[in-house]
Amino acid sequence: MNSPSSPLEPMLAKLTRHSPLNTHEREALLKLPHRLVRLGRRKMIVREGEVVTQCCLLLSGFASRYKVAGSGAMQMLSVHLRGDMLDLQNSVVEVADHSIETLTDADVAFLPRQALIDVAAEFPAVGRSFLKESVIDGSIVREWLLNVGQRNAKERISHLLCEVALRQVAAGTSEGPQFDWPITQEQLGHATGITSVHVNRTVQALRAEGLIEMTTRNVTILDWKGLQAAGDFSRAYLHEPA
Amino acid sequence: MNSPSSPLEPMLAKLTRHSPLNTHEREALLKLPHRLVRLGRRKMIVREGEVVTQCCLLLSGFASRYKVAGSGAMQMLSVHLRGDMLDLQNSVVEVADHSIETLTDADVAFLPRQALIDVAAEFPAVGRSFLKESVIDGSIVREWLLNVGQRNAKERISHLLCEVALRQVAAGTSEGPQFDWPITQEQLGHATGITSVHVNRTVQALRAEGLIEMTTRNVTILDWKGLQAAGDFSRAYLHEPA
DNA sequence: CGAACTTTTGACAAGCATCAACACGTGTGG
DNA sequence: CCACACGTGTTGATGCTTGTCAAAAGTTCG
Repeated sequence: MNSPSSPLEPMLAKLTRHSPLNTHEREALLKLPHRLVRLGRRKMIVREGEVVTQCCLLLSGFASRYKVAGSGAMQMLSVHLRGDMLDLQNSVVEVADHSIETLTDADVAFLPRQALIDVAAEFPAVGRSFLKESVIDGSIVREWLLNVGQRNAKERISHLLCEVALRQVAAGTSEGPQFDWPITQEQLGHATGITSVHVNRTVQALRAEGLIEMTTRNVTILDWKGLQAAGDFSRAYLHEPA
Repeated sequence: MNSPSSPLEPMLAKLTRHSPLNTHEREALLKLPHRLVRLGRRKMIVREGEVVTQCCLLLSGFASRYKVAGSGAMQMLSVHLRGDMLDLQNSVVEVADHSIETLTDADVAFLPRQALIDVAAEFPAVGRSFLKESVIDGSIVREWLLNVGQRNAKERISHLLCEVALRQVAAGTSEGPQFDWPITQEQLGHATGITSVHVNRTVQALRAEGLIEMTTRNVTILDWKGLQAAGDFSRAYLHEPA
C-alpha cells in the first residue's frame, strides 16, 4: 500500500484516522521533503512572533504550545503526542501567534511550508485533511477554554487527564489506563490556569478518592468512570471516528 | 471586478483582507448558492451535538459561539461581526462541538456545506483562504484562553473591549473609539469567565479610571492607550495585514 | 403602565493565590 | 561512591480576588 518505513508514518496514521486518503495521496504525503531532528527536553521549537517557514511534526515524545501574558504568566494551549502536526496554524499565518516547545526528548520532522501548500493544492483531499486536523485541534482548544473558564480545579485536572488518556490510546502510545506522561505539577498548572501549589493539593485529593495514581513520569487511572465524572468529561469534542 | 450587489460581499471582503483572490475566485464565491434569513435576538443558529450541513455567514448584527459545562455554566468562545463565517469549524467536522446564537437582530446566509467543499477543491486559493480564516479564528480563541486562564478580571474585560474595537474597525462597522455593541454584563461575564456581579464592579472601576464609557448597547473608549495597558493587549494575534 | 430584563449595591463565604520552608529524589561531578 | 545541587513535591499560614445570595433601583418595550 504505502512505504511502511517512512518516518512520516505517524502523521499519515493520524490524518487517515479521520480522512480517507487514496494511494496517491498517501504516497505524496510520505514523500514530502523533511528534515529529521532529535530534540532534548524543554527545547523551543517555535517562538511567538517569529516568522515560520516550516511545519513541525512530532514523531515521538511530547510537546506543548503556549502563550505568555505580560505579567509573565504562562498559559499552555495544548499538549501534543506522536503524529501531531505542531504548527499547521503557525505555518498558515507566517508569523507565529504562540510558542511551541518539547516536554520530553522528542523526534521531530520539519517540513517546508511550501511543500505542504503544494501537496494540498494538488490533492484536494489532502487539503481537506489538513483543514480537518486544524479544526479538531481548534475544538480541543475550545474545550480547554471551557475548562479553564468555567470549571473548578478538581474538574480541570480530571478533565485534562481524561483527554490525554484517550488521545494516547488513539495515538497508539498507550493501551489503557496506565500511560507515560512526563509532566510536572507546575506544567499541569500552566495547562489548567492553576498555581502549582493548588495543583498539588488537588492531585492529592484525586489520589485520596482513589481515582488516580500519578508521578512526575506516568499516570494510572484507577477509576475511569469516576474520573470522567469528576472532570465533567465527554469525549465528543475530540471528534474521533466511531 | 465583481458583482457589487451580492449579499455575500461581506464574506468576500473579509477573506480578501488576508488572502488575495482573482476575479474567477471572487465570482465563484459570490455565486455560491445560499439562503438569506433575518433572525431576531438570541436565536440559536447551531446547537452543540447537531449534525451540520450548512455553513452560516453573518451579514449584519452580532453573534457568539459558546459551550456549556455540565454544571450549566456557559463559556463564550468568540464574538462575531459582519462578514464572519460562523461555523466553518462545525461544517468541517459534521457534528457541531459548540453552539452558536445571535446576540442581536442579524442577517445571515446559509451556505450548503458541499458547495464550500466544491469551491475549495476547484480553487485552491479559496481553500487556503478558508484555512487561513479558520486559523485566525483559532488564534483569537487561543488568546481568549490566555485571557481567561492567566489574567485578572480587569485585564480580561479591558482586553476583550480592545479586541472588539479593532475588529469592528476592520469589519467597517465602526470608525473609531465609539461603537455599537449590544452586550449585557452577564454576557460579558460568559466571555471572560467572571460572574456578572463581578463584571459590574470591574466595569465601574474602568469607568472610574476614565478608560471607557459603556451602556448595554454601546461602548466608548476614552483612553485607548490606557485601555490597552490595562488589558495587556497586543494586536498581533488578530493577524491583520499591515 | 406594567412586566421583564439589566444594573447596582451590600454582606458574607469560598476557592485559590501567595509566601515560605522543608522533604524528597535524581543526576552529576569530584 | 559520595556529596551536592537542582528540580520537584509537599505542607502550613495567611489573605486577596472572586463567587454567592439577596434585594433594590433603573431601563426597555410592548
